[in-house]
Amino acid sequence: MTKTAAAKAKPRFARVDADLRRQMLIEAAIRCLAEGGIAAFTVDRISREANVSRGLINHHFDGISGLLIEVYEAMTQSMLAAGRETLFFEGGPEERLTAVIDTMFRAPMFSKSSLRAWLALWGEVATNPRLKASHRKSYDAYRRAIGDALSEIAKARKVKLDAEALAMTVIALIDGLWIEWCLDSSVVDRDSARAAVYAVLEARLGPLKR
Amino acid sequence: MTKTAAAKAKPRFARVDADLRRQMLIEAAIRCLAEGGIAAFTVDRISREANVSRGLINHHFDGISGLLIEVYEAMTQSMLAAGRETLFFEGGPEERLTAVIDTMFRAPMFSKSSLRAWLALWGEVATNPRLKASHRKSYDAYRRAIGDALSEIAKARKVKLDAEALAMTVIALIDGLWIEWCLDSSVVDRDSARAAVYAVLEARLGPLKR
DNA sequence: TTCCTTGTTATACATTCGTTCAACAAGGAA
DNA sequence: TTCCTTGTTGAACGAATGTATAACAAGGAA
Repeated sequence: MTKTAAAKAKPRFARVDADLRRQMLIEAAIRCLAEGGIAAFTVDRISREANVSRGLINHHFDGISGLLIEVYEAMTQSMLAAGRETLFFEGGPEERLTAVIDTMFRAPMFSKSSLRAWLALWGEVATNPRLKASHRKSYDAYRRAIGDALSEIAKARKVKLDAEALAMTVIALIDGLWIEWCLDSSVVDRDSARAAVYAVLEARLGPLKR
Repeated sequence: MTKTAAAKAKPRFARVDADLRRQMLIEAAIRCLAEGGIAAFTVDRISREANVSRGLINHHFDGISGLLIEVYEAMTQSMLAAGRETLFFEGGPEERLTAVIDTMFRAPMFSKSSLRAWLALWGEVATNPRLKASHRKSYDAYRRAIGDALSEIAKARKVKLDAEALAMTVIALIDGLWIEWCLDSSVVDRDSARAAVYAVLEARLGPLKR
């Protein structure tokens, strides 16, 4: 088997549609983020993780910082998408609310790799204005979805309630429980975290179907 | 004025006691963390921030990663110290509980710079085993302080309560509110965040002195 | 087959990173 | 004053960073 024969038999690389390749690179970047935090978000590691050459990142993205933006937007998209099937769920506000909450305590959201990646990104959001803008927009949608459901439930049950404030509380609680579990799994697990959220809600709204 | 005369008049640097210098470097590192996240945690930036030469960090610490450890421990120490005067506060469990909570919504804890630094560190805790161990220890103390107070209050009021679970909830909620405020101050402020914590507690325990 | 578009590689480059180390000098001790 | 300890500097080093660019080649179009 000569060198040229081998070269003919097996192409040195496979061409991939640009959009697909971008997606592959974004996914590889998220894996790096989950494994090594923001320190692992480098051209070398990401391109190696994606099994492509270093140069390809700059071909498909606006540099490494451009990739970071797109990674953040991809993650918020997939979070909202995970909730979307539940956000526009057929059924009353109670079903919608519990569906959204349960989504946050189930894979793919509730997983070490995903939450580690989020944790790494939050540290950058505080500093990076573009990430901050993206964060604000997606959290508004998130907060509104929960707030609307809470508002409807409270109205139906004739409970006086600041739905926006409680939505903020629920989201903060979920984020905080994610962190506790991510940094020290010995003090929380999936079920107790989920139960904590429902305990807070039921203390205000009364029993919820779940 | 000759060169030597000037040199005699103004020493090129001032010698500082080792412990004090270490503290100065740690504080400079925290300032960098708050300004630029973990990406700004470099020898160059920190030594410039502290107005010393690059070499000094390796003289006083076990490399840049050693400094990171000590920065984390210094921050947890100062958090616990901020609460300590309230942790061993004279008075009943109710006063102790409200004192600890209020500490978390008052400077120096509740400030953009402090919380940005925490956010940057959390992203590293998930990856770094030594940071993780340090985190676990300090949060145990934190959780126990709140849990004990909650337990005493519940007992006095004859309220059935899982104090440990509620302590976890309170801490997660505080962390989550910190994040929301840090990443988007338009949706929360100090007072509404603090109010959210008390609302959760009072829904279980009844009215609290505050 | 012969093109030609464009996804892909590989190298080179200037910076910046963390660490090491010899030399320096501040400031107290004698 | 004269030591001497040790906090401090500054340069040097290799490794790693992100970017730019020329050469390559895969795979469809003609």
